[in-house]
Amino acid sequence: MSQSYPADVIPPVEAVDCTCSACSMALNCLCKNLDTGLKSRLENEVLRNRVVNRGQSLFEIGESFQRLYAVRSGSVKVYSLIDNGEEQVMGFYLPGELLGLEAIDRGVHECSAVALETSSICEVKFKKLEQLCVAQPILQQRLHRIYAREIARDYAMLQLLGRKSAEQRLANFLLHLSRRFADRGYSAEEFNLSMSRHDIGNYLGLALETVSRLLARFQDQELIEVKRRHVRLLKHQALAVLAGEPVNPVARRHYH
Amino acid sequence: MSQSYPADVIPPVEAVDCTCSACSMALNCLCKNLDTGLKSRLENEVLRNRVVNRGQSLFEIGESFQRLYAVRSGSVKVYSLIDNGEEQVMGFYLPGELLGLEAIDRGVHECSAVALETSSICEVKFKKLEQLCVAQPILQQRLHRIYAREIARDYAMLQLLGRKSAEQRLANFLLHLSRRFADRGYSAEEFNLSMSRHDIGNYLGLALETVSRLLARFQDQELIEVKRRHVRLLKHQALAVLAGEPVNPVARRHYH
DNA sequence: CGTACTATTGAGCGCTCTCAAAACCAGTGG
DNA sequence: CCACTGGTTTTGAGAGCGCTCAATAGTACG
Repeated sequence: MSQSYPADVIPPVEAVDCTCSACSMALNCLCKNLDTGLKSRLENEVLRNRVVNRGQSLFEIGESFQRLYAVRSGSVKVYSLIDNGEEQVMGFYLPGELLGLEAIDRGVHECSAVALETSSICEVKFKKLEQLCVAQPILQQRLHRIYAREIARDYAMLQLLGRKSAEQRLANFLLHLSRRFADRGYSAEEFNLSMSRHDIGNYLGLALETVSRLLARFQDQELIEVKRRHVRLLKHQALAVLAGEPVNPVARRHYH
Repeated sequence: MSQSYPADVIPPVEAVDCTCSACSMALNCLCKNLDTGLKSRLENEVLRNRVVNRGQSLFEIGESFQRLYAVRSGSVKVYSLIDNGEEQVMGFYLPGELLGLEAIDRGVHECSAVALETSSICEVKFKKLEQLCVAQPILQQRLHRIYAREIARDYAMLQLLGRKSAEQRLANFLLHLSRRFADRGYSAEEFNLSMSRHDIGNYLGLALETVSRLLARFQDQELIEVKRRHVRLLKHQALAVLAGEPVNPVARRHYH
């Protein structure tokens, strides 16, 4: 599984300093820039580290909600089961992203989460985190921000599923992945998909064959190069056009 | 606009006591069961009441984020603009529901909100609410719950758009509306749609003609009666089957 | 080299969209 | 009272996107 593809060049998880001080995952990292007292309380009482292999689950549907999970390396698939029993992929999570929020409302996980590759996961005890938040406005603000981001993410996804064609969805998916990799210091042009065509299709509301065909078409149009799970984006702009995004980097929609 | 249809039998807004103490909208109401000191601070410093007419907006895309909005009576449509400039309906809000959460992440409204009929709205100053939360764990918990509900709502919607047929979507929509009306003390069988076919279609990712055709089909099948905006649900169970919900009220999926 | 899994490619069909016209409804003004 | 207008909804016809079914190909692994 671990070939020497670009996005895979991460230090082996055993070698990583697992305290939060060493966590570089910017915005989502709760501990960043906290005073040392608070930081060490967080690290000791709230956080815990864990390595999971491909296919192992972090939590399962129906499990009682205890923790949130932050991906430190690797990637995770979150899915729910719909009425007839089949999977519905709700999202893929990359390093620095937080999952498990869906369980807060009812106190029970509505989704399952499995590692798509060997991954390092930071677990956050939610109850304790909430307790700490009471006395720590800064922490509380960060938690708010995490909620808010998740809501914003969901809104974007609703637009995608509600109104866009298969082509737009896939172009969007690739660009979004690319940006997330770039934000994390990986290449924005070249990366590996840790998820199958089936998972991608499921996530985007498409048949896996449609995903495969569209990737082939994008390649014919010389927008990307794709071989199995390895992808290289050749023309971001053109993809953005396909995705239905505003392209002109100057005339971006401006709020206030 | 204000005909004497079942769901319209609400007291005229002027007559309503506008303090939060009088707000009966259960879960979402931040003030419920607070000690009187805190309650009056909330009511005086944080909350404000307002009546809007059909077509008036509560906030617009690009406006800086100051407040959350709770519907007290009437209904509100929330929509964003997609790249080409057309509307994308993100949701319809009934009494007791809270909107504006989408703006928290960036501090700017990503959506616009307009009243679908004359409505009474409770405005919540977000900054002040956050400040009060710092000292008030109970308030903070409620705010968390509000976030969590929104996320859960979005997840359900993602499933709907990603995986379900037009028929399933519309059946789901009707049942969901019905349940929300019922929760608010209105009839679960008979109600008025305050939104157009166009809005419904937009919201569900369908063409307005498809919505119209399906409503006609449901009526042919004697599942509902529909005349313009007035709807009566005749067979909840059968609709639930169409919606793809687990039907057997005993064998409901059980978590823990 | 065989097995299992994943991905590609092809053919045909059906759901839902688009385009178009007609019907319906509420409001306005003669 | 009726005609006119603008908006919404219904209904019809046809086309196309994306699905399903099915066969083939590629890859990993024992």
